[in-house]
Amino acid sequence: MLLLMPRDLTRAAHWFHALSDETRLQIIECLSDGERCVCDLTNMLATTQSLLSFHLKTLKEAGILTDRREGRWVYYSLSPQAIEDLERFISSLKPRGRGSRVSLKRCD
Amino acid sequence: MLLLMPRDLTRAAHWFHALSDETRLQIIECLSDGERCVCDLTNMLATTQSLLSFHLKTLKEAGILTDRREGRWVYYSLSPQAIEDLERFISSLKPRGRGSRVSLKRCD
DNA sequence: TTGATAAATCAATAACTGTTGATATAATCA
DNA sequence: TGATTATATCAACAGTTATTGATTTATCAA
Repeated sequence: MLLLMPRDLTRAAHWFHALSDETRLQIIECLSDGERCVCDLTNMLATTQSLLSFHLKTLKEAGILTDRREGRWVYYSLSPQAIEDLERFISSLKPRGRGSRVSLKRCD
Repeated sequence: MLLLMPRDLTRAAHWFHALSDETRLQIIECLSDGERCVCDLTNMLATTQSLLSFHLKTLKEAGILTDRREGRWVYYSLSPQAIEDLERFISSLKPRGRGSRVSLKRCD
């Protein structure tokens, strides 16, 4: 079995929930070009300001985005660390050990 | 910007939704050792049979699991293709192009 | 056939999430 | 100061998802 602690799974579940919305994935696509202020994103994506704010908050709370204020503007950007962690987590899910039906290891 | 079509984002959102539940992540962890029948999973995980069945269906419909019946037992296993697709998608989200604030490319 | 076991489905409900429109906060400028 | 712009928050509602317990289907064995 994996060596992940329960909290890792909890964290991963939060990541995936944050990524489970198409608008939020669009936000991430936009941000993969670099940081953007909210007003740019509002123009780019077909949402209202308050809804965008909600989605940004969801992504930020999952640790996928970071923000910084500069005067009147707030800039959001992707957390490279989060994406790396995600990649690593997904890799860890890959099927391993072809002999599972022989060894019959227990999950718990 | 990425070259993903809207449907790809839709598909990805479905994947992530399927992965956004801790019990389902536990199922996947179990299956990363190889295929398992439902009754094994019922013993391994602290859920009821009907709830497990619901979660398995959710993962299967997202294309993450496949199943096959053998007599009275149904064996579930991870779809290696799905995990690869997921990895590739996550990689595509990585921040690129540091000069974003110079080029100011549009998202849409 | 009957009985037992494995798994899926169904109906009802609880819990959660996304969406909307209105309001609040924060920074800037005249 | 007051007006303006950018963003966040709030309350309410709609739609979706998770959970439970009961029922059903499928397979096998006696």
